[in-house]
Amino acid sequence: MGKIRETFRRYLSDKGLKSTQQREIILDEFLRAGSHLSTEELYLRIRRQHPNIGYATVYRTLKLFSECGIAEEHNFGDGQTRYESVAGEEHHDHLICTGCKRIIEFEDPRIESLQDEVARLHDFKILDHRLELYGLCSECRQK
Amino acid sequence: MGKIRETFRRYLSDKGLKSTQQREIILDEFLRAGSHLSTEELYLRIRRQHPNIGYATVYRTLKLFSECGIAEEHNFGDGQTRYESVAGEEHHDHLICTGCKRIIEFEDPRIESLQDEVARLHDFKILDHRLELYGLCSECRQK
DNA sequence: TGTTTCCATGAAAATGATTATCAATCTTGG
DNA sequence: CCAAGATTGATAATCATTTTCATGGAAACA
Repeated sequence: MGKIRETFRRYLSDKGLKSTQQREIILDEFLRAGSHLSTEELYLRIRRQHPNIGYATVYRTLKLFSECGIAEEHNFGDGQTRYESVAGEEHHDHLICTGCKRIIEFEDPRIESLQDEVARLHDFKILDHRLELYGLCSECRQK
Repeated sequence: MGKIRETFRRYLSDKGLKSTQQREIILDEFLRAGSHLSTEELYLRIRRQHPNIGYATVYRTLKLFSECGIAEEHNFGDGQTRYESVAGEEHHDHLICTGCKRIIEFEDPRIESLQDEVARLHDFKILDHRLELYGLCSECRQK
């Protein structure tokens, strides 16, 4: 956790960017809030205790987290960008229930290495990937 | 190809929707135009010969193709929805070059079945999935 | 063929997510 | 402490998408 803050601070410093109170507050809340958070959700949480922090600032700061590599952006088709922290986690993929919108994370090294193989076959160097499985969880299937 | 048109016609009829000239024209151009086409790209193509067809109509009709199952929607992160026809093709996945924006299609049954296994493990029934590998093609890597 | 119903159209307006603008503030380095 | 310039917050602008609405037209029926 401290490592994330340190990474962010170093990124700012290296890029000649500033470490502001607002950025610290947004990072704190982002790390506390859990995964797959939309910009608006985070903004609403922050506003409770820090009504002076503006929506645009939250927006910009989340994008900065993403550029810095401490967060990943996801678009699961609902028109909202969601962010999650990379804290303590390896890359993972997502199962999304189209019924209840629940998001389940998974990882399968076998899939990862097959992806690498596909890329090699096409002489591609992979920088990023997304694997999202959309379907119905057991509960939604019973309804 | 004629199967696609028939599928679309039957869908319209089953749903009590109308088969209009505009829809036929849009379908023709869509099928002719090739893959991974954005709404605007298709609209510009259609406008050349049919300047009376409006942008909103192209929009709506592409969405209708997607609902009907004769086209698939993709979002590769550039803010534009792209459509491709399902004509004659099995489901496939995408390699996207972040340099030149080239899109390469691939399919790997081994990955598909690992996905099924992951879903089963979480008691999910998959309805749809997306696998997108982002990276650099050999040409962009030389620049 | 004519009539009726109601879906679809086209253009423009509206919507919502995202980005840009700008005066004021603040952080950081010297 | 001061200067430089990044950042802020509120608002305006932008963009993809959707909605609105008067009019047109497809399809079903007689």
